Amino acid sequence: MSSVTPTDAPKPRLSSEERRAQILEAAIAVFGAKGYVGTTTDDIARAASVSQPYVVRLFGSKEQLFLDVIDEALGLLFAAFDRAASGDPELPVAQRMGHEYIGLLEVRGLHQTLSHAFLLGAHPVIGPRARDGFARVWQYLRDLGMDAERAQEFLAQGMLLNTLIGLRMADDYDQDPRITDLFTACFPTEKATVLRLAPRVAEPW
Amino acid sequence: MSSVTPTDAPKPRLSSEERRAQILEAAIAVFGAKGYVGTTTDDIARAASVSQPYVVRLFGSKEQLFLDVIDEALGLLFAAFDRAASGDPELPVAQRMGHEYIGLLEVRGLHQTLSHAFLLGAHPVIGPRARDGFARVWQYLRDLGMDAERAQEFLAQGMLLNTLIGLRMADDYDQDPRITDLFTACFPTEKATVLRLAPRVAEPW
DNA sequence: CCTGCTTGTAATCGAATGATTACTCGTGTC
DNA sequence: GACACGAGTAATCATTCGATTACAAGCAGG
Repeated sequence: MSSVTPTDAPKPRLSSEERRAQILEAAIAVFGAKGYVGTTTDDIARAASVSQPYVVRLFGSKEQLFLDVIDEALGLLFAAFDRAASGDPELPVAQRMGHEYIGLLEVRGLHQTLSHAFLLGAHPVIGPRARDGFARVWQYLRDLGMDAERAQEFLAQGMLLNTLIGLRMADDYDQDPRITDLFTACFPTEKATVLRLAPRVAEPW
Repeated sequence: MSSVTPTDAPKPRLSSEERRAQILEAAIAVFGAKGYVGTTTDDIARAASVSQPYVVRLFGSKEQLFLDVIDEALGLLFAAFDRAASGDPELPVAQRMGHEYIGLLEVRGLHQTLSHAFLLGAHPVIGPRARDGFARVWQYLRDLGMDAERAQEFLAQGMLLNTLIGLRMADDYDQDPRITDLFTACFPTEKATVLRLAPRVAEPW
């Protein structure tokens, strides 16, 4: 036998940039599942396979990490919107944007992390950042040429999707006829995609 | 002088039922502002002018208190929906329900508390209750005779209102032209009501 | 009046958590 | 091959928080 321990982690050293990216991805997932206050820096550290002090040292504080997480999530959101904006001109722009927004479910925890940020308006540091982030989303839609009514409708649909994801509604999809009805109404064309991408199983945190 | 201390609180004794109601009201406000994990039982105790151990004893645990808070909030929500259902038959039902839902802003923290609950889907105890609560709202709308598309649209608008309230967007209403535009689009008829009732000033918690 | 029940609090405890300190280890460079 | 620097961690600390315990105070009934 080559080693006593069955999995002798080789522990590759990474650049701090690579580690930051790893931790940000893990943090979006964990913050999304447990919220800002409910997530510990150790939760994130274990999800990213580093030590807890290292998370704090790389980002300065848990609060700063959350601010960086918001920036990262918004960056991914605007990137998706950019893809939609330059998509098939035959389809209505709102439909393309909705499709890309649902595709962002591949980024585990993104919608929930944004929802958590949007609920922290009373927080002295996070609140102003969250408000500005939401206002930037609004401005993006308007600059794209959407009229106010269409932009408002698009945001409302997005917030409903966020709610259903945050509720983990997909967990009970085929066990509760009310939820089946609800999903059919909310996702007439993309239901299969949502059910496939929605976080379902309990996280190991 | 009648007393050395300027405000000698008479400290009236109340029945446990009255105290429970007081604490539930305070808890909706504080949970709404700071979330489930971010709120301490002492926050709620001080907001209700009782001691922290008494809050725990009356409700058993913080988790049980939050479950009772969800029940209370949903009870107020369904009561408002009932009022709307038996309102002026000349107006469309969705409009009456929306009006009542905005009127619930008088209950400080209600929308935000429900939003927080709806984001705790991954919580082993709160998650199932939150899912059931949302499904009951859906069923209520459907039983009222709303078709699936209308019910979905109503929920989406409600979730957007919740988000704007949670963000404390009204704080920046007249300081940010993007937010002015956003509010005008979201509340074509009820903007003044929302701005008047939305929680604005920083809570003393 | 006293006795038993309910309302309510002060004191305190143990566990959890964000942050700090003091290290170790590996790697490229002169 | 020393050495300086960046990656990474173990140990630990001070605080905070939910919960428990023990106790005080009001009030109704006999």
